[in-house]
Amino acid sequence: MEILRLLRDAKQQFSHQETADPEAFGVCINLIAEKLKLAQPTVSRHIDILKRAGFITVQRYQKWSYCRRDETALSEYRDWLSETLSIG
Amino acid sequence: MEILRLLRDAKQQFSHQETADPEAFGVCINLIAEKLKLAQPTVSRHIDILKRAGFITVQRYQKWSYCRRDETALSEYRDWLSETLSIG
DNA sequence: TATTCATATAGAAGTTTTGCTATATGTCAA
DNA sequence: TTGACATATAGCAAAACTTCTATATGAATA
Repeated sequence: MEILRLLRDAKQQFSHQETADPEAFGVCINLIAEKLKLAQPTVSRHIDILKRAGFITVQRYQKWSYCRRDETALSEYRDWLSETLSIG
Repeated sequence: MEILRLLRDAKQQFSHQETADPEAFGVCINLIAEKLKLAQPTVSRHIDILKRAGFITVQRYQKWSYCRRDETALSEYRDWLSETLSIG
């Protein structure tokens, strides 16, 4: 949840990322770990879970792994949840 | 999730409840436990969690505790989730 | 009032989750 | 090709979750 929230405001939350535009390319795992004050391997695992769930895409470029939300997948999940619980 | 799904179709899932209309009054914990094939105390705890979360209301009448979804709360949760994650 | 039935609470066991440290792998630059 | 940096994997410990059995409480009836 917190990672998805951070990535929502990537532009403002990670304005100090210099290697690539945080919004267009994504945010690298290091910076996310820093922001969350969690160890890098911990975040690496969470990222992997989010990736396997389809909620983010991870694009490796050079030595960085850029993470970006998959807005379509998130929207579809929201709809699935609504449907499954029949929320009006 | 499964309890909320069961209560969604209370009328059809618990048509054999004779003490009260499952849709209008709610479904008693016993029948939910039976349906889920879980022990009564297990379901009792889940019900308590759902109640504290505000997703269901539990109305005690005589010796039964009738559980009903709170559609407004569920809808609000869906919206909160959408908002929090900024899902378009 | 004693019994029966529905539910709640207590306590314990097994599993899953979440975090860490240590270390391996991948990638680039000197 | 070696060193430095980003990420991944392995292994472990603590905490949380999920379920159970045993038992207590609440409510109605014989």
